[in-house]
Amino acid sequence: MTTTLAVITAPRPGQKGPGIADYLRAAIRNGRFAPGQRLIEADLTSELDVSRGPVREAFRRLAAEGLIELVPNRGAVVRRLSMTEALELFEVRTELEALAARRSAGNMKDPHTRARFEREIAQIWDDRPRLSTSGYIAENRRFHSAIMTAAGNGQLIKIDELMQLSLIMAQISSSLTSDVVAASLAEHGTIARAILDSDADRAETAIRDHLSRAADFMKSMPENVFRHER
Amino acid sequence: MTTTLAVITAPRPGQKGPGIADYLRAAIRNGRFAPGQRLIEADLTSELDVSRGPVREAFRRLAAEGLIELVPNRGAVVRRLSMTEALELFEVRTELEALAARRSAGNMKDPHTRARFEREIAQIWDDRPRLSTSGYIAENRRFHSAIMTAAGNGQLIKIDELMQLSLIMAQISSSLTSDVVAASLAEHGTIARAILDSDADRAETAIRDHLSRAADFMKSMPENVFRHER
DNA sequence: TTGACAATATTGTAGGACAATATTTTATAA
DNA sequence: TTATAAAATATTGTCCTACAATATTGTCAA
Repeated sequence: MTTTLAVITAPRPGQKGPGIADYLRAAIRNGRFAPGQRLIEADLTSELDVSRGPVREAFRRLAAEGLIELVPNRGAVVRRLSMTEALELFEVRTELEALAARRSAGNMKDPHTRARFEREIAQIWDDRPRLSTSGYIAENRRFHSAIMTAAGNGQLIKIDELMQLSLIMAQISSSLTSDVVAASLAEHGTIARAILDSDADRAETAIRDHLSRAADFMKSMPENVFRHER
Repeated sequence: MTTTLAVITAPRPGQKGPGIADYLRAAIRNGRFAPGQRLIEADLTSELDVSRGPVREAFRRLAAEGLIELVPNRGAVVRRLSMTEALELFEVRTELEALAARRSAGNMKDPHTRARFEREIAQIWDDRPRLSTSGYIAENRRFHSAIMTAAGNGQLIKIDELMQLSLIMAQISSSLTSDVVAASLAEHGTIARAILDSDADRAETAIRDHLSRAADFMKSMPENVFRHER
């Protein structure tokens, strides 16, 4: 299980900040840096062999994305969502995804958009149970982002990336059971079929149901998964 | 008309980045830095009497907010939206504002929320014509942000701040006519009344109409207001 | 005027330094 | 022993200088 993550090794001149941000993003996503963990500048400068400047820049970037928090004189901490925050994000995300589903369904008459969408979601038709939780998480992200892309609204894509789906998934991943995953995958199928049928109303309803069920699941989770409400 | 903006003068120890970011934000909003203008690190270090570090940090912050763009080896440029980008942002914003209007209407039964909302929008009941375009822009921002606040979803507020309403307004401000402003203010009244009546459906319809009209107005504007589509 | 080249300007990064603040450890008193 | 206070240490926020990489501007010849 040698996760070849340390391969940043592409120090093309100029612009190390984004590379470091990518590295940290991936590390947070795959759990190497857990929610709540503190990120020490000095450790990262030696680990990545860069100076403090680029590291701090990467911090700013990730903080703006909401992936980490910057506490004055305490530096960067991997963000940990409270239940309230997670539910609020879900509420907002529901509207954005509903919009995306509607628009995607409307765009399925364009052959290019349709072909790309079909290609990007192809794997959801695989009926076999998923091997790992992380595999499902990655597939889930790809599915939702395929809908965003098919919607054809560039700003929507950018804003959706700020919705911290990755953080939520990282926090709840340990509680995912195979039946929950299976149910979610089935719902993906329903959504995809509605979009491919160019049925905007059905697509919107399906994705709202999907997110509503996901929110219910989250509410049922043990409290210690989330940050304590202040 | 001495806009006393250069008053940053609160160099409390630690955390200059935010202060500089605030300064630049305000300067962009009020037009001192125009869309497309380049921001030179050296100029700002001498103007604000700080070193390059904090200035660069402020740049990262604003870039993440979408207010400026960072071009490798060319630094920071005040972002200029294309018509497509502006319309896409409007489409997304419409969904977020619709959600906010619904939730706000539902929250009007809570006396505290209601009182605060009434206080924050009080000035829209003033029937006299507005003195200046910038006054209307500020009032418009306050109105929309009051709805966001009353919705009671913290994440929604944060995401709405990334919607670049300020950039759009800065770009179209020169084309605003007094009748357009008057019409917009009348629509604000309709929205506010629906919310205060706790009528979620009416509030949502009213705000969708409002934004739809604003989008139409934008489409009718001269092309040179926007960045050329790539 | 145009193109190639040199000069200049600007950014990206490194590394050292130091004050301000947080955190941890140690010493002291109850 | 436990709790509190003080000292020691760690970490961040900022400044400074320096230099390479890249971009922009200016100059000169064809």
